[in-house]
Amino acid sequence: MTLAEENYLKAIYHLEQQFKNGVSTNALAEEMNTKASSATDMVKKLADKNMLTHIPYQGATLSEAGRICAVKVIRRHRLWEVFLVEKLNFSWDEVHEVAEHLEHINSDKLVDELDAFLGYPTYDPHGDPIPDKEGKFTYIEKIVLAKSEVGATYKCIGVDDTSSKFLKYLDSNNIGLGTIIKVIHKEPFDNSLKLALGDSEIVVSQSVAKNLYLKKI
Amino acid sequence: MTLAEENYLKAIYHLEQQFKNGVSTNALAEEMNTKASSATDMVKKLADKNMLTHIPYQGATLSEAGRICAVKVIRRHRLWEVFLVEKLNFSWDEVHEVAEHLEHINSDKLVDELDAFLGYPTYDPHGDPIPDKEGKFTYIEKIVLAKSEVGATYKCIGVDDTSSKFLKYLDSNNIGLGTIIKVIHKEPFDNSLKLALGDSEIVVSQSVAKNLYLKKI
DNA sequence: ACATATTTTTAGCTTTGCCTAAAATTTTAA
DNA sequence: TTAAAATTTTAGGCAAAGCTAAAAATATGT
Ligand SMILES: [Mn+2]
Ligand SMILES: [Mn+2]
Ligand SMILES: [Mn+2]
Ligand SMILES: [Mn+2]
Repeated sequence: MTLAEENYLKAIYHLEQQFKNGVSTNALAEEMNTKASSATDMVKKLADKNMLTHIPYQGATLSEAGRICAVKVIRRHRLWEVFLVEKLNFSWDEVHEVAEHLEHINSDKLVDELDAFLGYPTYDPHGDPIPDKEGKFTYIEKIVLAKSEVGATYKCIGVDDTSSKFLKYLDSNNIGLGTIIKVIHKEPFDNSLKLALGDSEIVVSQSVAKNLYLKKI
Repeated sequence: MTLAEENYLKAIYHLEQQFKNGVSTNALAEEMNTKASSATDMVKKLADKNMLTHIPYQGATLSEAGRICAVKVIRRHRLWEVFLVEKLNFSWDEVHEVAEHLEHINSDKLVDELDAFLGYPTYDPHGDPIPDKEGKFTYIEKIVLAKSEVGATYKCIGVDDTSSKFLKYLDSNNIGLGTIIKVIHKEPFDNSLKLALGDSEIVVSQSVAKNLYLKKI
């Protein structure tokens, strides 16, 4: 698999969670920051290689081989993200870009030794699960903050948006993985939320609330 | 710099040690495992980018910018080789191939944090010096085994050939960096050498002797 | 139902980095 | 000094991965 092919497979894999009956050309092009015609070209190539099935005008669906390849790339990406944070003093908003490159280095020994060196981590710095050598994820139930209950207490376990902008916003509000959050009030007007973090209170907008994952405690 | 450009710059840098007055197209093509016409194409492109000067039919010479770029790639390569050996249980004959990929990930933070994480190593697993952040090498005098004196004692400090085949040969004869070697006899017929390693004696051919670097002790 | 809008594909071009074959230049050696 | 040999460059192509513009197919709204 070339670098471009791996990136497309990963994108299709992620989009399949959202578009269950085939990933559309436009959605794929947008995810890849390319044009629809480029997405069509690549989808055809990946179909030729039996990494996915493509019904023209209908969308693409990963084959088992395609899924395996995508999961391998995701495993590498997330392991490197852990490495960068745990060993090289990167913050969670700095790792993604570098991991986008590291994820394409395809050496089983490298990845498996890295996994062992890191102590077989199961989650990356953004709370995303890391598939094991066999491609198995440890799935955990997560609730999005926007759908939380007023009065309940939660632990922050993940983010949806992993952009540097959003992560820095969270940093500046002292929200990170493991942070305990109590929902104080939900404002019906704009769906903003008042949260208690330890002894301080903050207000977050709906767009923040839609990107933060929690576990009830 | 693209991946291909970086690899050419590195190759030219290495060849310049040997061909002081300009690297020839043929030598470059051979080093890069491409054809002379491809080397010409790339040399022209790198000349356009002011990474080197090229006199047609005469050869290529790195500019200061080209040298800096090449040294950066070499720094990354050698730091990753140290990482693989020290942290991920790679042996010295396994690291080169993976490092060929890792060396192209261009992030100052990544490289400098890796350097710090490894404790600012000055030599890679093959005894080659690692340039620092400013591109400075710590140069050490080395003697090739083929030119050693009979009766003298040396420490092994490097290898010229870093192929897996040669390194595995050294492993199987218990020769590694730091090994103490006494030269017992030089056979005039084929220039083979009898060496004392601790309490055992071995005979090595001239081609081995030309690829092992020593320091007199 | 049908015209319009949207999505997807096709056609044709570009750039990068490689190739082969032919032409140009330099080197070597008679 | 020249002819042959070796080296280097040029010319012309190819495949990957992108693009724009046009054509084809599908979806939508009245
Ligand atoms: Mn990431
Ligand atoms: Mn992540
Ligand atoms: Mn190496
Ligand atoms: Mn090395």
